[in-house]
Amino acid sequence: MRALAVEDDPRIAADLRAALTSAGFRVETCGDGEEAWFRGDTEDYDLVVLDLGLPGLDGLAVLKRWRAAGRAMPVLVLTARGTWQERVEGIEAGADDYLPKPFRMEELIARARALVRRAGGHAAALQEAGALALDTNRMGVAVRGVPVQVTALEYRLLSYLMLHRDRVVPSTELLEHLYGDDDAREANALEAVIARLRRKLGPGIIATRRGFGYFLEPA
Amino acid sequence: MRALAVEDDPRIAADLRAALTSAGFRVETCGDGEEAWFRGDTEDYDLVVLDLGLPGLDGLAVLKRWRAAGRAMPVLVLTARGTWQERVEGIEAGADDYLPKPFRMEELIARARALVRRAGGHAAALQEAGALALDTNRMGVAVRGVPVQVTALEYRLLSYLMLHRDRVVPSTELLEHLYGDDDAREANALEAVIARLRRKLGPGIIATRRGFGYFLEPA
DNA sequence: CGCGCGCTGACAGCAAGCTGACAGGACCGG
DNA sequence: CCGGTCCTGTCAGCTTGCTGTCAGCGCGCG
Repeated sequence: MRALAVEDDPRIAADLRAALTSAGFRVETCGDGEEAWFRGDTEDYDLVVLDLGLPGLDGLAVLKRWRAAGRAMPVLVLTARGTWQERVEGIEAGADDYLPKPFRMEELIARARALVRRAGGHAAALQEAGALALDTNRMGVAVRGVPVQVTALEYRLLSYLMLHRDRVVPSTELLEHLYGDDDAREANALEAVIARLRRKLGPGIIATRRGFGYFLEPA
Repeated sequence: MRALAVEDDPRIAADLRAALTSAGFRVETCGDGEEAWFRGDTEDYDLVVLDLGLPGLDGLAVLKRWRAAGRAMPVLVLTARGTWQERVEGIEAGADDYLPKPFRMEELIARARALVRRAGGHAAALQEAGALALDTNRMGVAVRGVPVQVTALEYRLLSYLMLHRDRVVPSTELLEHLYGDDDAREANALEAVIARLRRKLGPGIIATRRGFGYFLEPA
């Protein structure tokens, strides 16, 4: 599964890359309209995530050119503010789905999967690390095959740790991801969530590196 | 697999061609009612996608003439603003399925596939998930074999959940599908529909995942 | 040993979702 | 036209259970 993420904001681009990668895609990113058009026209992707606000060539123009040239890969369009006109424009230009910012990565992944499935492919829905497994379609969690019920916040935390399972995630980064820096919470809120999760999941899943942060116990 | 797309708006026609092509159809397009009638009557198609707003002969008239002449290929009807009345007219004229504009290509493809499969006799017109069954021919609903009467809106909701029965569908996505964001509704409207449906269907059919969305209870 | 970071259980506030009531509007039959 | 019926969005109140805060404790580390 090959995906192209077209997004000029480097932070969002990094998030897209990470999320799509964890969903099983081989991801390429690009921040410029001209380059996006060229690559979409010359390469075969199973999915394109396309931001409309682009330097160089506008996203809609890129999409129209692809469709005019007969390129039919599934395209998921992102746009800053989901006005009605933009949406209609997007659909008429040939978008297969459409997501207004700001959005949750979980929703983007869900829709991306649906698109790819419709197009005929099958992407693995399970992400695993050690004894833990996340089902990104059902937003479900299982430990050693046994399903565990977790809340939305808990799921987002696990999903972020899963995304970065190869490193220790600093607590500040987790706080920022869960709440955003505008909405400041006490550091203890995070610890409370971790504690509740550990009680549900049992030992040997979430590990602490004192003074740094948390990570998922590898196999 | 041969498909005929009857659509006078050249942009949408191009999109239809692209989407259907990518779904594996050999596509022919035509933008005029008279010509559509002639081709549908003299050629053999596995699928026809028919827009109702046409120059020349009206789409509904074309469909009626085909059926009167005994042509039985699957026909998927598109129409600009999906009032319930139009839908009934379309079905009485012999349409096999019906899609209001604007729509997602993803959904059109899914429905087109379902139609073709059905015509081939391989898949039943019945879609099932757990105790729930949808009869896509009669727009009927049954729980554990017992028929239940639902309204048009309720049926669309169920049918969308059925289409995506393998994942949790975010509330935002459901709202979009039911209303489109040109016509903004309170989030509570969705909850009201869900509540009414649950009362009709009984427990154990529609499940909530708090903070994410809804899904059909699997078997 | 003492400090400080992290953990935990209790608890209260609050937000998401549910429900019943109501009203506007579409449709239908007279 | 007019009255009845059905559909459906809105509103208000309610329930549920999620989640941030707090206080106190354990434990590793210096």
